[in-house]
Amino acid sequence: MAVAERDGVRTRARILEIAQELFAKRGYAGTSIADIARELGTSKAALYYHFSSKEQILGALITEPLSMYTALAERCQKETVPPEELLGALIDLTTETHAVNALLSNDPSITPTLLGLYDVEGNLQTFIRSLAGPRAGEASRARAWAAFTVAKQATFWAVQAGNGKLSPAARKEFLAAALRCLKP
Amino acid sequence: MAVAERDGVRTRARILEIAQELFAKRGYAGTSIADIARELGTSKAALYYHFSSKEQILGALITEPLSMYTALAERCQKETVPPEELLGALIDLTTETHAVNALLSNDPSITPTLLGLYDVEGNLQTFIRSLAGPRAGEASRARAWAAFTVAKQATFWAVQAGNGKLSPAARKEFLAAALRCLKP
DNA sequence: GTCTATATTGTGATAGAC
DNA sequence: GTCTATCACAATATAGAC
Repeated sequence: MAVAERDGVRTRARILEIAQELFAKRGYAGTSIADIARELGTSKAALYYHFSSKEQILGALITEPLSMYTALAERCQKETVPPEELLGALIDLTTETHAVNALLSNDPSITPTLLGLYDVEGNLQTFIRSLAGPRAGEASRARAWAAFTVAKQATFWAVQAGNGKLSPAARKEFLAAALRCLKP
Repeated sequence: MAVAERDGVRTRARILEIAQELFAKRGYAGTSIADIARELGTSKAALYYHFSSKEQILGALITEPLSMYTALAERCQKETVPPEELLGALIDLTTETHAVNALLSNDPSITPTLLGLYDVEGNLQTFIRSLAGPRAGEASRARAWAAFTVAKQATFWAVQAGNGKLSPAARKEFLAAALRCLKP
């Protein structure tokens, strides 16, 4: 591999790092190409050599994490996943994908077009259905929501507070709390 | 009250309505003054007669809801609020302030300057401390996080799905689930 | 209170030299 | 791979007429 090519790969990776950080801090619409270039220490034009648009940078960031959620949802549709296993998997996925969740979660300026590709809403419904059962009533669905929320949002906040890490003790408490949510 | 003045008040209120909706849908940075003016059916300049900046519109929207959270946090600092009451109050506050929460919650493009005025982070810590007790260990704090998350985020999503309303049945389930989160 | 017109700055993106 | 220079346009905000 030529030196130039290797440097190109490294630059591309740095751009993604910087974009991740800035999108999370100031939002997608709130971050400009100029901001990223400044942090990178190059010109805007240099950036466009590596990515052909701002949206493509975002796309490269979210593809893998969102696919992981989709894979889990597909498993839930094929087979019955025990709640403890599903909630544990959600906690771990949230921990692993935390950096991208931080820029994704609820940033309304992120184009629905991009998010639509991954059917985030559909996956969510699949998880709720799997936790509550297919013919669940309102109360049972509410409990499933509560459990899902603990696995997803409590974990997210804890990882945020813990500089990207979730302590085993906290993981255990969250899983137990989420399971208690499910019980009538 | 003169007709013009009354109309002015109504126009101001309409601007706030429209801004709330658009900020929630596309984000603060993702919504332009032109977008709001178009929806309002007037020019951009007319809008600037009622508000002197875009940030002032946002400020007018969030002042009251955020002050309500601060008031609750202050009560928690002055006296011991039983968990059931605090969690119930958080569920109700989340329901009441849902419209503003929808545009606020996690939109990173909203200036930290504005949010800093209300010490959102400090209030959050106060709620956790009140739920977990002042000298709580890590496990106990994790359970408090879980309970808070159910009261706040599960309620938020449910209200979102229920077109702005939270059914009494769901409220009961969320409160019970949040309380179960707290128990070791 | 609302308008048209405009100043000014910022934005995503491209051209072409090196 | 990176640069300078530039385009076309959208943004916030203002001036001044009606």
